[in-house]
Amino acid sequence: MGRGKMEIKRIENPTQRQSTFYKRRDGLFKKAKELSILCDTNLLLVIFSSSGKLYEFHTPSVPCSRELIERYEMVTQTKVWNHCVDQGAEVEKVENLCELLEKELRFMTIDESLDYSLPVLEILEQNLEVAMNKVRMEKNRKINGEMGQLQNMVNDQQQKRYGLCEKLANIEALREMGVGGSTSFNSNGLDLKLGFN
Amino acid sequence: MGRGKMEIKRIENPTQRQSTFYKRRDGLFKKAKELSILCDTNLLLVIFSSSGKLYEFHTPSVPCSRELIERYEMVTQTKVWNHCVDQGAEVEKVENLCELLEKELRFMTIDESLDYSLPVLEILEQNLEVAMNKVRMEKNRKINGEMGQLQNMVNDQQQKRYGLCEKLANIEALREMGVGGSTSFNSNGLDLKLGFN
DNA sequence: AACTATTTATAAGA
DNA sequence: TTCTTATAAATAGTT
Repeated sequence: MGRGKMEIKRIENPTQRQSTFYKRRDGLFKKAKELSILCDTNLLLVIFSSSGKLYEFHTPSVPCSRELIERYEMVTQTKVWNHCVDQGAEVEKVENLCELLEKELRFMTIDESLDYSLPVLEILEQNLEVAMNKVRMEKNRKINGEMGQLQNMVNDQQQKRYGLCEKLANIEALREMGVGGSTSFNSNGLDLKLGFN
Repeated sequence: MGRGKMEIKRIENPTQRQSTFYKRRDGLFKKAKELSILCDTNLLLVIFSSSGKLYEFHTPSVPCSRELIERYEMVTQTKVWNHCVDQGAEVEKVENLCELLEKELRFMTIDESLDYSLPVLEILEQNLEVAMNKVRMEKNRKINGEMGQLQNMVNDQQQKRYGLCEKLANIEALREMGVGGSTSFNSNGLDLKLGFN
């Protein structure tokens, strides 16, 4: 739409790019709002402008993106903004895995409408514990690996700009908390205890 | 755009609403993609359809919405999307159920041949913990129930023949170990602690 | 799912 | 930036 046909590829001229950004951003928000109203649909649209501003639209029942993203960053210690790691492929891998795992997983969760016998529950519990251990071992491996990487980066001159010191400290704290190096069952940093209420 | 001018308010006719939803959803995604390419911009678009499906577009450097949202839900214990079933179609219900189940099950085990990122592992870990809590709660319920029954039987004259005293003692011991009665999250008898190695 | 008459978005120009 | 306007693109109503 416009005076000429437009090829969809990165606009190299910065002035034109900026101008197009404004127009199309506004158009996108308008259409998002219309869709949500016309079709009674919940949606969330977040645009990260290249100048660092965040524009967003979200329907009332969806938490605003800032909330989602801040939570995400806090818990994962991953900066959505600076840190540009492509996890898309990885998530896709996990997705593909899903099919194969489904069978195995059927025996790992509780269906609230069913009644389980004690022996079955004990089996479920043990299965979960094994799975949990695997996950925690993997997490531990990952934390140690990531710490090594960060250590290297700390030696780099860009450390302050990316706030890596803080990130490293956090991860180190996590590790201090007990994600140690043991690999034996049920003792790889996790102390599971049944306590009294 | 179209044969007639359209007032922007909820379309009451479900058929028309659905049709419009498809068309505008596709249009919105197309425009989102175009903006991200033309203006070299990061963005995230998530649409929650009324039938409970989630459609999304995100540029590579933005974490996918599922990750953000699941993390948010996990941490805040708030469901972003409470599946509002508007059409009574039985088939759709079952479909949604399957999808939910799949979603729940997707992140629960480790495939040794894959490499997971820390955020993904955290999600796995938390999912397992939730599942574990369910199992333990159920086990607890069962133990208490069974104990009640046994208690009655102990008052019965057949107690000795069936060795119930011993069985009761065992179950009571299990219960003493801390499978208490609280129903609040993460404190239903389970005390998770990270310890030092 | 397709088709088009129209409306709407927007590229280029001011 | 912001407005105007010629034109491309999206889509409402229809089949």
